[in-house]
Amino acid sequence: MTPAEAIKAKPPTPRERARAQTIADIIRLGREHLALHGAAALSLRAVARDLGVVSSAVYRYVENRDELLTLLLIDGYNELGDQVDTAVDAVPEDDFPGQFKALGVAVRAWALREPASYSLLFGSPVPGYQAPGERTTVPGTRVIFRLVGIFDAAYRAGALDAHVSPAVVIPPALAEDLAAIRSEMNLAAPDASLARGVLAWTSVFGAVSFEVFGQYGLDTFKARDQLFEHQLGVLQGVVGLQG
Amino acid sequence: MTPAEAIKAKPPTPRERARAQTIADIIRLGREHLALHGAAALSLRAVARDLGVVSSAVYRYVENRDELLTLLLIDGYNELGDQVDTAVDAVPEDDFPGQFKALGVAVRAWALREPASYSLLFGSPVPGYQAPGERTTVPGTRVIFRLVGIFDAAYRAGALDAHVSPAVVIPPALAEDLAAIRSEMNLAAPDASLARGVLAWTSVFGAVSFEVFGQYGLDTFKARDQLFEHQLGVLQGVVGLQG
DNA sequence: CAAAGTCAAGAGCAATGCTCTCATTTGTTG
DNA sequence: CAACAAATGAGAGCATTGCTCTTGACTTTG
Repeated sequence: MTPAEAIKAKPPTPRERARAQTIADIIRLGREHLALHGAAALSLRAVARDLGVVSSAVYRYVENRDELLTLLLIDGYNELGDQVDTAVDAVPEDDFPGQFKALGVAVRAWALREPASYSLLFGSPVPGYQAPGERTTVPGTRVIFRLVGIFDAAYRAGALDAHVSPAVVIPPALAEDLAAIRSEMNLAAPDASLARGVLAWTSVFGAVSFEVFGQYGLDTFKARDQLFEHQLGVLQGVVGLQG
Repeated sequence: MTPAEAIKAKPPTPRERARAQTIADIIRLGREHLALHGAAALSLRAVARDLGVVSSAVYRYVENRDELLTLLLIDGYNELGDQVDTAVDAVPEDDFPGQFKALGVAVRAWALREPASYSLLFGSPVPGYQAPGERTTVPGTRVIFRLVGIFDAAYRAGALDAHVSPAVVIPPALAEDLAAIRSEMNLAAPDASLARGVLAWTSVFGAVSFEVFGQYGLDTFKARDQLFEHQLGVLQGVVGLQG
């Protein structure tokens, strides 16, 4: 089937158009169910009902439940990636601290707007489901690529405080991992900066996850916007941006 | 029923003992299933099978699936709390940085040993399940209570660097939240320290979650122990312990 | 126009959570 | 010690899920 599509000429037949539209509808309905009832409660039968079709019919378009999960996963990664990209692009090219903050704020805003999708992407793995790396790796790494892009651009522009305050030593094994990352991603920043970039990455998502997953009590923090912005501010200092 | 138990004298009748034993067995089997198949796949029927009993029989002991989830939740919180307590208690009373590091290492070690339980406690909420706050709040706050305990003890002992490096301002609304926490938990540390304590808290769990939930690629980081210890070291500096 | 390809419907299987009824076991009490 | 009541387990049953298979109809294409 897939080779047939590849061979076929560019103009999509009406049938192909209809098929693509149906799949898009399934994804849309899947997202609604995801938002309403959560990832593990996502039911192909319910989607079929909403689509006005009998359950077995959706199997013509989606191989099984895991396939739908994968589609939603990719959809979510790309939506988050788009949000982050536009937010960061709106900041002046040389304002690296601003870009960092914009990235963090964008991640949090999207997560709070789409908690179920965020849970699917960054929460506990859905039992019995293993994401197919060959399809999810690229969209799944957009945010971290963008983040290290900001760091590295700042470093190359001399805007990154490379010798960070308490000089914590980096053991050789960790340095090896960092070196591999540096060469694979074509980076210039030194080990200490890279390591702190990783910390910023995990910390941002840790803070967002706490909020989305309800780890803060119900009313321990009322000023959550300010709390998060404050945390971003501290992380800026940790990472060497605007120290 | 419950009032009858309350009236009853202290010595538990053999029936009560048997009942307690059966519930303990159910929790044990539930944990096994949790570890093997994940939270959302936890099935009362499967537990019943393993217990050698028909499915409806377990409803005599556990009200429903959510109740079992609650029991496992409390069980997990307490096990994690115990691990953290013993790890921190093993450090000299005046070695606050050591206590902080011991807490972080204990959390991570338990999470990696019991990934399914960790997911249940700190991952995406199970769809349709709402933890009953009146039963889970106390065990669920043991770690954070211990963490702020370390901070505050360090502060009172003069071992906490209170004027942290980049003086990020704390907006009034956030200061209000922090003041409420300070009075509720009987703390002495100033706003900046408390806020950084919160950051350390979320960052530690963010780092652990990334590892447990497989957000790092499969082989991006081989030296994960060193990475985590390094992150703890940086966080020590951020928080004002051994800066 | 007819063949080939595509699609929806429906039945059906193995699970699940949960409820109900009924019989049996168990502990207490007259 | 016997009778009674409470606790327990078994089994049937209902609605739900994911998924497969067959059948009939429809659309596109040669």
